[in-house]
Amino acid sequence: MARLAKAAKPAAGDHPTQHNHDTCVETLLDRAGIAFEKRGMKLTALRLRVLEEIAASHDAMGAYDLLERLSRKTGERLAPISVYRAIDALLDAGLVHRLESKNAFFACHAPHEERQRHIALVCNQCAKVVEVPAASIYVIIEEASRAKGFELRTSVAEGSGLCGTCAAVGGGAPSPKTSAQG
Amino acid sequence: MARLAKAAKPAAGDHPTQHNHDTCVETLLDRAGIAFEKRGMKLTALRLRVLEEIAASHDAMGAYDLLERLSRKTGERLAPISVYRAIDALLDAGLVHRLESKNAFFACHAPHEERQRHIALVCNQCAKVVEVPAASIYVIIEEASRAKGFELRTSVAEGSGLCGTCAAVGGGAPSPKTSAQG
DNA sequence: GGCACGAGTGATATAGTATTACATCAGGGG
DNA sequence: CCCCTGATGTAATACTATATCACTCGTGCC
Repeated sequence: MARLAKAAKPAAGDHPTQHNHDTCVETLLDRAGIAFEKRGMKLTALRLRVLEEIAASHDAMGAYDLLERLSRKTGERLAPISVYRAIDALLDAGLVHRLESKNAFFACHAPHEERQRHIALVCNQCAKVVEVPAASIYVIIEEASRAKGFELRTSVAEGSGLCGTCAAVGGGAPSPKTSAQG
Repeated sequence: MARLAKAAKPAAGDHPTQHNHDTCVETLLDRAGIAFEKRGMKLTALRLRVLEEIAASHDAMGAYDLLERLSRKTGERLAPISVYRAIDALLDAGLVHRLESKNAFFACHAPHEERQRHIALVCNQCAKVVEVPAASIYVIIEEASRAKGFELRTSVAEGSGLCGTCAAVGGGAPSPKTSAQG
């Protein structure tokens, strides 16, 4: 299985494209309040903690990595199930997404309308994720499903490789294979 | 995480669309010989066993499920790592694919040219997979990557839901959520 | 207030997926 | 024959995810 690179750095505000990450976080937290309320769910302390940790970067991270970061912060030890439950709530609320190809999670910093679907591009080196609008991909999947009499419930579209920054440095996996689905 | 349904039936020749599955298997085994040779790899006994087991159906199956099936056949107990190694070789050779959204594997019964890329549609109920040509999806992902200065290595496009047969029977997950990425 | 109810959380255990590390074996080329 | 390489065996472990049951806390109702 493809393995997720653990970010070596402190993981905050170090996204390749220059930006003030505080703004991303603020925006996301604002969205969080609204999203939870709209669904009749509560943005509890635990969920907020987990969201803040994921939102602290643009990195995808595994649930246990997340768990460790949270634990390190407060000293107390959270159970995996607690983290997973919080993540589930955040997924439901559309605040974080799951990266299927890495079994990892990342904050959705690019709020999109209900109909506007994105693909995720994840860097194998630094684990950063960028989302790119690509509604047409989902339309194609839907059409393919219809053509096959398949009742579609969920779709996934992801790419992995090297982000511009990491590619420039020259890192990355040695073998230039070209497809996972081919 | 989405869980893979285990096929309840004997798992051979029971694909919804009527067909003689023996033909699928033969074709795939033929391809296997060629593919391995072309890569200077060997289609060893173990790899063949694993391929045959996966090829026996159109179902996606987990590595441990596969392991169990193989073990049941011969009584001997294979180690997980052995199965994973065989799977890796088969993935390299393009004879099986990995279903990222389920951590499962399925035989590629629809041989496609190098440039012809597919999406996988998997049934949550019976685990059957159909592959549908959808090169345009990969083009879109490639373009998105280029636009972001991202050096793409692998792409994934998958859908899950209910195949025609299972949908007709009325099974399936209760909640009609619509996207994993959006 | 006292009570029932449900959402959320804690604690414990366990299931399911994948890899590391090292030993061994088989075949080909020198 | 010997060595090298690729494949496999063996054992241990890491990583990912869920099942269960108990408990708390807020809410609505009497």
